[in-house]
Amino acid sequence: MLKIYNTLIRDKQDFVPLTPGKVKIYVCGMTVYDYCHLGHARVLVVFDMVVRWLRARGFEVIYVRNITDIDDKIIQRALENHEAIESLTGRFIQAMEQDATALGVERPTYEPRATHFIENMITMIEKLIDKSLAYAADNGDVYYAVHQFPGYGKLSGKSLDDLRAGERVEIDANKKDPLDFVLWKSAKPGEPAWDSPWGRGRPGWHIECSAMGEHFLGEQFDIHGGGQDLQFPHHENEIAQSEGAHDHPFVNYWMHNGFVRVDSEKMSKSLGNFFTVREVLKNYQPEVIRFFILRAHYRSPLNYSDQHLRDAKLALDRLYIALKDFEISNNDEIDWTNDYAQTFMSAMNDDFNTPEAIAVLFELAGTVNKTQSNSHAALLKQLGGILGLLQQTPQLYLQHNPDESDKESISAEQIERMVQKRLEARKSGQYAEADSIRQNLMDSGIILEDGPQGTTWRRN
RNA sequence: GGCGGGGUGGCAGAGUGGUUAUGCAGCGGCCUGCAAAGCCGUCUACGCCGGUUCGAUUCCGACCCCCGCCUCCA
Repeated sequence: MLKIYNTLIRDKQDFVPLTPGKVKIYVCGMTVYDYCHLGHARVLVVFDMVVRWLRARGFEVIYVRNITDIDDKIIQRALENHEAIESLTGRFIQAMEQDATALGVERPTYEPRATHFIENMITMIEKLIDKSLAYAADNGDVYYAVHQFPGYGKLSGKSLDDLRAGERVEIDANKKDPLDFVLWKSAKPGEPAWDSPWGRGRPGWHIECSAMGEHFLGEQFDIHGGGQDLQFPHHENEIAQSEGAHDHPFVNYWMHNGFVRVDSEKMSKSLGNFFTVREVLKNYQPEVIRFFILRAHYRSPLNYSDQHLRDAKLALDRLYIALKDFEISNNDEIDWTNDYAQTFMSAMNDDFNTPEAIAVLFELAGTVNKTQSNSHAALLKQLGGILGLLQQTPQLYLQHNPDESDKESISAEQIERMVQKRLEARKSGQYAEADSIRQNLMDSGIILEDGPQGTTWRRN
């Protein structure tokens, strides 16, 4: 039985879908005005893993991950760049797709863009106004009247009183209550705008997820995910909007992944301590990043440093080295009665405990190294595949050069030549010469291994 | 200030009321021309103080420290 930690009740719960055999899941995606950093990568990879596991368990999954392509930051960035908004968002949507693909993230079933669902949002806002849960202010903004919704704060564990006691609530003369949040923003001259019953304007951030979630998954669905920082106010506000509009529960299981940290601080745009995916990809291949992310539990903080990534790389090397000498066909079914497979499954069923699942992979690798058993090697690759790992040809992985453009790096052809040269030296017993060649290669980050089948090499 | 999550061996990172997590790094050995990889063996743990218990890293309480949300943020 799959158990999921539900933020709503702050505990693990048996997962029971609304419709047997089917899962509807919505995840808050990116706001596209800049490149994805490792924090974004974590959301992409974590929920890709979740969906892969649900499918491996036999569920038919509909996975929606939205794209926020209109908001204040986008408008501002476009202005700074002297670039049209569509051009800016188009560029970064493409960049995001590239990063996601590199990280082995499968395409969601739907990837709706906010600007394509303005009508749905307007309809929903009208409904909220009809029900007195929202009101239009004199300036053309529409606000959600937070005190009209009894459950407000249930996801984040906050009460309206607590929130009011906080010192950082903005004061806005147009709001009846400082905690009311905007559903529709009137446009200033020059800003992108759509027609609405309240004049030209654009949607507030939160309404897009309520509207698009309903459009693709219905008024109620199984799982809603996102980064921990979205718990409040974003997801709290989604609940207020959707449950306010529909008068019944919105989402059954709320999942939030932990932050990526740098020096014990949250990696974020505002702190400026972020590393973009493409930046890190210059030094490590994408699977290393994916492995690094999955090696920690999704709810735990994940500390980023070059050393940690290096550590992850060496660990992943071990798995690929175990698979190196095997020909494995991809089409066999996993034998779930196998002890390793069973342990792997219980780990994954326990709120997606990937660190424990990965530990099983290492135990399997040990067995493969000891026994040279083809069936264990195949199982290792299959179980790795469920996590989106170990699907490359071992040799390609081990010899892969992350940054081809780096002039310092040595090409495969050059390496092969050196290996041949060393082989001849060894044949004639010139070990000092052979060792010197090997040392030179080592200095270029190439490790040589003499085996019964000849000499192989890999990148350190 | 309010609410919430944590403190595990050199590092990363799971987990458990009593039995090896796992990986990297270290040390000894086997293998190797020498290495590398692999294999065998091995050393560093559960923030602090009390309590419950036959027994606690694991449960309870206090304390110290870290982090997050309360404003845009994955």
